[in-house]
Amino acid sequence: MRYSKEHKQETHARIVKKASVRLREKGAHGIGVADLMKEAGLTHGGFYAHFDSREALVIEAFAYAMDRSIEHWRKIAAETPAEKRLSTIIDSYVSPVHRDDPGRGCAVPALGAEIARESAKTRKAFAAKLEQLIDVMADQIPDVPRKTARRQAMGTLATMMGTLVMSRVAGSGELSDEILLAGREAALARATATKKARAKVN
Amino acid sequence: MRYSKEHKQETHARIVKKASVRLREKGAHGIGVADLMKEAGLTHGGFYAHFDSREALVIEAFAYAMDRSIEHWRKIAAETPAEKRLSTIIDSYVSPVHRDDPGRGCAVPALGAEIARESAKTRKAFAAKLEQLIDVMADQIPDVPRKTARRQAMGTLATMMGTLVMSRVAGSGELSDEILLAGREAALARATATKKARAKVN
DNA sequence: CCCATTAAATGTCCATGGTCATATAATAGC
DNA sequence: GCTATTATATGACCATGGACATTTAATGGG
Repeated sequence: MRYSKEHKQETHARIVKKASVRLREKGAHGIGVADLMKEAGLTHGGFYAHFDSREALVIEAFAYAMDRSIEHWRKIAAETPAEKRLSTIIDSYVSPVHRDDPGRGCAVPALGAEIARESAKTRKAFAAKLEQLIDVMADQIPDVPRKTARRQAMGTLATMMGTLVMSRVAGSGELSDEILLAGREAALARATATKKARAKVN
Repeated sequence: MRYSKEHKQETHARIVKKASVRLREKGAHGIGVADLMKEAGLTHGGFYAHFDSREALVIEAFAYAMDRSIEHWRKIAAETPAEKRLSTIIDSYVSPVHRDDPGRGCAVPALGAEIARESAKTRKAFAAKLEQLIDVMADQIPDVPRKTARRQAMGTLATMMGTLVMSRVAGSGELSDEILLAGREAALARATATKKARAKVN
C-alpha cells in the first residue's frame, strides 16, 4: 500500500482534533464539512474516506473533547493535595479563561443543548462521556457513600456548566464576572456540602 | 387601509409566539423562515414585511419566551406563601415535565449556548432578559442584602438550567432522573444557603 | 362602488452544505 | 522502475435556506 501505514489514522486523528475545537467554538451545526477538512489541511472530497457521515465526525469530535476534560481533571487530582482538589477543578472550570475560550474548553456547556436535539445515537455517546466526567468528580468527594458523591458531583457539574453558559451569554463585562463569581461560590458549596454538614453535626 | 388596523400586529405576534416554541424545540438555527411562517399559517414570502431579518425574529421570539418565564415566576411568587416560593419555582423548573417539553420551557437551557455565539446585538438582548429573570428570583430570597440575593439567584439559576441541559442530554431514563434529583437538591440548597447559615450561627 | 393602500403570496436568486462518483497522486512491494 | 493499491483532490449534484422583487388580494375611505 502507498503512504505509510499510520498515515490515514494520523490524518483521521488530525481531522477529529481540529473539528472538536471548531465545533465547540461554532456549534454542532455552525461549520460545514468543507471548512472542517480545510482546518486539517485537506479538501472536502476526501471526507467520506474517513467518516460515514458528518454526524459520525461530530460524535468522535465530541468524545475527543470530553476525554481531554476527563484527563485534565484526573491530572489535577493526581497533582493536588486531597483537600484542594475540588476547589482547583472548580476554579479552573468556572474562570474567565474558560469562558473566553470555548474551543479548548468543556464540551458540555458548548454543545450540550444542541446534542440534546440530535439522534439517539449521538445522545447516547454524549451521555456516556458525561457520566464518566461525573464519576471523575465523584471520585474527588471523600467520606460519603458513592451514591451521595455521585449526586453531589452531578449538582456541582450542573452548576459549573450552567454558570459558564450564562456568563458566555453575558459576554465579558461586569454581569458576566458577577455570574462567574456566583457560580464558583455555588459550585464549591455544593461540592463540599456534606463535609460541612458533617462538621456541623459533629 | 385594507385589513383591520390590528391585523398586522396580530399576525406579527402570532409568528413570534409560534417561532418562540419551535426555536426552543429545534434550536436557534434548527428551523428556517419558510417553516416558521408555515407554523403561523402563512407562506414565506411575507416574512420581510414583518421582520428586518431572521435574526430580528430570533431576538423577538427569545424575548417573548423569557417574558413568559418571568411572568410565570412572578405568578408563583404571588400565589405561594413566602417560605415555599423558592422551592415551588425550583420544583417546577427542575422537573421531568420541563425537561421533556423544551418548546414551552425556559429559553436559557434551550438556547443559551447558541445565543452566546450570536452577534453582540442578539447577546445583549438575551443578557437583558436573563438579568430580569435573575432579579425575579433574587426578589424571593429574603433577609439578605440585595447583592447577596442576586448572587445566590445567579448560582441557583445556573444550577437549575445546567441540570436541565444535562438531563436532556441523558434522555429520559434513570441517569436523567438522577440528574434531575441532584439538581433539585443543589438548587434548593443554594437558594436557601444563607438562611441555613444564619440558623447555624444563631 | 371603486380605487388607493397595504398584507400576504408567488416565484426567483444565490450561497451554503452534505454527499458521492470519479480522477489523481503517492508509495510499497515485486 | 513498474504496478497494484489506497489516500486525497476535483468536481458535480441536489436540497435547504435566507433574502427580496414583484404580484395578488383584501378592505376601508371617498
